[in-house]
Amino acid sequence: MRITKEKAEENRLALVKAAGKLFRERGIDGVGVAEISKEAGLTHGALYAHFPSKEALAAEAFGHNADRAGVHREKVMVDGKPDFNAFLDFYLSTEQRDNPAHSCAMAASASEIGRQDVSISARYEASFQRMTAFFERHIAETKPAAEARAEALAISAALIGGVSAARAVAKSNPALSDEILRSTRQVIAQLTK
Amino acid sequence: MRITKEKAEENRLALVKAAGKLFRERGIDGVGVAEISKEAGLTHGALYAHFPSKEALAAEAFGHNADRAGVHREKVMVDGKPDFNAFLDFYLSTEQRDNPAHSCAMAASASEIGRQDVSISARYEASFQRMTAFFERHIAETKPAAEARAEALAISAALIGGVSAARAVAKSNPALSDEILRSTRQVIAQLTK
DNA sequence: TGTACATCAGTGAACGCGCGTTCACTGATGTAC
DNA sequence: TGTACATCAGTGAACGCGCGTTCACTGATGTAC
Repeated sequence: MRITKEKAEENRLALVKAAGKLFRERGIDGVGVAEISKEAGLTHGALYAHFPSKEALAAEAFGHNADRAGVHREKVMVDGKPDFNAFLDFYLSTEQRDNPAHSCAMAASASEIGRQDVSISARYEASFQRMTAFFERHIAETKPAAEARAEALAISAALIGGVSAARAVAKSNPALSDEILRSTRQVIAQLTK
Repeated sequence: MRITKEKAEENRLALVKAAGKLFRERGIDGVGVAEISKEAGLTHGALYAHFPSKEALAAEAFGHNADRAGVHREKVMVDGKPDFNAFLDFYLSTEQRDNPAHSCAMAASASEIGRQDVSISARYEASFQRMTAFFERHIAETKPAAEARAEALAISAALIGGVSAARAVAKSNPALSDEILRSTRQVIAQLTK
């Protein structure tokens, strides 16, 4: 039952999106190709018509994340441009912490990427570079370039660590989890003021 | 072939250590009970004489990490007491980044813990609290308590994020990976000076 | 201290299960005439 | 535009494999007398 090229392309995108969502939610090792295909409304056989392996799909999924990395920043635009402080508030919010499926892939998969193939590492890096560049541009408005660069990198790492740590302790100590988000936000504000 | 109580206790500890090492290296989902048992010099059947499940062993392994969390800080003692700056240098070193098996479990497993049972979350929290308390004591020597607390929490999160992010991009961009470690270290120094 | 036996840490085969991947097949689409 | 056929996205059964867990069994240890 062959289908139109357009529909096939839609299905391919559905697989990439389903993979991204499920990987963020439960990790790359935590989700099987059967479930990804089902989430995309297909069977697992169809997945192999589009991708040679689960790993190739994972690379594509993280690439898709990188491409739409700006989405989060655009969600919090002020006066028609992405706002630095509003973005930090959003990134370190309890909403983002509690919704891994719809959150930033860099925080959701932080500790797993280092064990994956370089093709996945490269997609992660692209996301990271993009977020860091956004911070760097903002900070460079008021500080020397070298300092802006270092702070931007440290803030990117701090956001990833803040969300990861807040999630890690959320089940056993919700108050501490909230405190981690708040303190990280506060210290970044202090640093960049 | 029953063995002495002492030997059985040794074997139990060997299982906990092997599990901790392999989990840090490849993630909880990435290692099987057969390999953990083999690393401990036993068969998988023996594992179930000591633990009811892989999950229970994982909780014990993270608890063991929490118990010896001070080890890293004691490695870098100055004048008979753990040194704040030397510890930061060590934590954000390329050596720690490149040796997950012997590194801090909080960084190695950051993004996976949120998906695990509360029993594992609780052990992670214990490690986190201990590290944060160490920072808090140091900072409280020169700053108000509330500020010391917030900075200590943010630094803990920043270290976890710094190491995780540095590992994530290490394969595709080693120079960026080094820069993340250096910038994180530098910004923390600036913050606490 | 010596003997008889219960205990139980450890072994290794076996369990059902879900994994990633392959493949023969289907049938509407896309194309050549 | 209409017909004939090749293409190929998608289906679903089947593959070997490794997973976590169970269990009958072993035999030296630990204990009761």
